[in-house]
Amino acid sequence: MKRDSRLSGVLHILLHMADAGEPRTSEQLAKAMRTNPVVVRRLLGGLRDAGLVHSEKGHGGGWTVARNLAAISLADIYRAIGRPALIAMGNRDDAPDCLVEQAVNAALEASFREAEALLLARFERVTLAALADEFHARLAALPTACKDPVHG
Amino acid sequence: MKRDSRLSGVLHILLHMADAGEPRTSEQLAKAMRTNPVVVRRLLGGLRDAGLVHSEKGHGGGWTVARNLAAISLADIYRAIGRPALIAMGNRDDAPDCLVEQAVNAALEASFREAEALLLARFERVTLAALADEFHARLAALPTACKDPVHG
DNA sequence: CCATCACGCACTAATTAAAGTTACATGAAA
DNA sequence: TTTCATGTAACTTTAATTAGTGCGTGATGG
Repeated sequence: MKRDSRLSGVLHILLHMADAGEPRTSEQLAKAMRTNPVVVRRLLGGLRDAGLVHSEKGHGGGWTVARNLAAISLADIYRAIGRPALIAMGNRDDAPDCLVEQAVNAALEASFREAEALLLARFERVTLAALADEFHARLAALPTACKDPVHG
Repeated sequence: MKRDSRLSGVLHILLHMADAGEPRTSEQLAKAMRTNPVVVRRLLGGLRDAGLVHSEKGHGGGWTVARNLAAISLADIYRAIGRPALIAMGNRDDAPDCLVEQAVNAALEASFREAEALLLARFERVTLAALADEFHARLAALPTACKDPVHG
């Protein structure tokens, strides 16, 4: 099954925005992501509704991060993009009246819910500031000659 | 994204097989699963290669469980069906040369690997025998009047 | 030894989720 | 008032999975 890359994508966008310091347009962000401006708007729309980013129309407009990076956790972002499934497996929903199926599903569900809780707990504790720090550490580790690693 | 139901499905099949005590054909199992015989064969093919089930052609042929139920763990089955992804999220593989993307991916990967390890550890400890017990407990909890809950 | 049964495999069709595209409305700035 | 940028909706394209069909192979039993 295909894995959802929305969380990864939105984090990528957010760090680029934060790094810029001034409003970035959907088009600029799309170029960095090698995707389409409308896709960027769709991704960020949920974050705007959640108050994590701000968008401005017209000349000089674009997207900005609305809070301090340390005040935004991965869990905030996860919720803002609509809490997509974390676990790749689910139950067959055919034959839910079969007791065998019910026993199987109950056993699997318990494990899956536990793993989800673990992930969410970790997401609560990781902030955008921490990700930005990791990025800057990687940048510092680079030879000085080639420090334009941020595309776009 | 769509959730993979192969593990759930194959467990359903295995418990039906175990419950029957004699060889079940793909067609019988498919009827219980409300699916196609070929789907059943595909699901069980990996388990046969792993030695978990046995298949026999011709008259009186069909599928049987090859080991004691207590000697088959969910992890055995998970591996036999090809270790499908447990986590529904992945990395965008565009722009892997971007340090921002790398930092994001590294942070997410760590969490995902931890959740996967948790799930696998649980799968190691759950046997088919345990699932069968849970099924029989559910059966016993039913009013005596309606004890044909196993379809097919 | 031939009819039947059941699995094995390769190929095709159908479904579906995600992404991209286009078009146009809205509002802000120069 | 022209240009720029977001907001949203509708539509198309694309990619991947899954289901299904047909035929080959081997085993059974009359």
